[in-house]
Amino acid sequence: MKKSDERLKSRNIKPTAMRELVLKILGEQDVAISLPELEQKFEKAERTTLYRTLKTFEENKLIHSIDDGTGSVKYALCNETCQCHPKDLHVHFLCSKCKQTYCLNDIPVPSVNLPTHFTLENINMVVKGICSNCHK
Amino acid sequence: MKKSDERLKSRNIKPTAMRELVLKILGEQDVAISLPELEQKFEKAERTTLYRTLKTFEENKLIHSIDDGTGSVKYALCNETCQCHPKDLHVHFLCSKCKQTYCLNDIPVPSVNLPTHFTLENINMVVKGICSNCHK
DNA sequence: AAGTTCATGCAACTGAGTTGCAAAGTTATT
DNA sequence: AATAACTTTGCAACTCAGTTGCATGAACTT
Repeated sequence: MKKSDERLKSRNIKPTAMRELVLKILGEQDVAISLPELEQKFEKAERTTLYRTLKTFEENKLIHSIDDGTGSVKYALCNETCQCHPKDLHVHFLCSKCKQTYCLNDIPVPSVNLPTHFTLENINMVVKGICSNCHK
Repeated sequence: MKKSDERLKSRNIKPTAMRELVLKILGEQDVAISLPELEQKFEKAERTTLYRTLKTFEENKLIHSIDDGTGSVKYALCNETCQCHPKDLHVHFLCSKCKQTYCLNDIPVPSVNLPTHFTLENINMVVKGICSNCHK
């Protein structure tokens, strides 16, 4: 059995050709990718299928989404043990020059003390600036 | 001269009737408001004008925008001294029940140590959960 | 008063995301 | 192996936020 198959099955996702392909592409990215960008990686793109594939992946915590404020939500692979709990979350970085969105996997989202009777489910933290690549 | 006039002028925004009205509405909100929501506060709404008004306000740091991931960007008044620098920023809270977006003005966005050669311009931090109102 | 600049209103468009439905594929049942 | 039940895929159509061009109108300049 393929490794990608196992990865899908471990998240309770039925491994279809499409899904394996999308997983493969996601694995090749070093930055987060949007649905429109993913679409462009296919010759004959089927927006809906890709859309639903991403939804399925996200629901099953194989990937996480980042709203970086660019108008299209980005997606990136979770690590194998990720449960998408607040403690699993990392900071994302959007370069205002190259518009790439990086997962800063080594930088956990800092905890915040919410006002009384506010409870925490999730945190989306996007830092905007210039990435190391664009400083060269 | 009206107080709202002064507030606009202090930000180098020419005070028109429209702008004063929008400023007034923004001042009445205790949560951040989106363009579509703002539109609904008018009988005869002119989307474009409101859109450009918000743009102008934001460019001149009278208001700040929050992308809370709901699909429509929210806006809220800055305080008088705000320069929208990273140190001026506060955390925002999106209630997943009532969908209201709160400015947690008392909670500054925590600082993060970026990787080498990454520089900071801005931070968007949105905490999602249940607000005190929805816990009642 | 004429000219310039800026704000407003209208129409039209873009692009991301989403849904319904039918066809194709997969899995389970007998 | 044949049927039924379910899931995934593909297509078309649509929604909705955001945006732009252009013409009109208001305010300000000289």
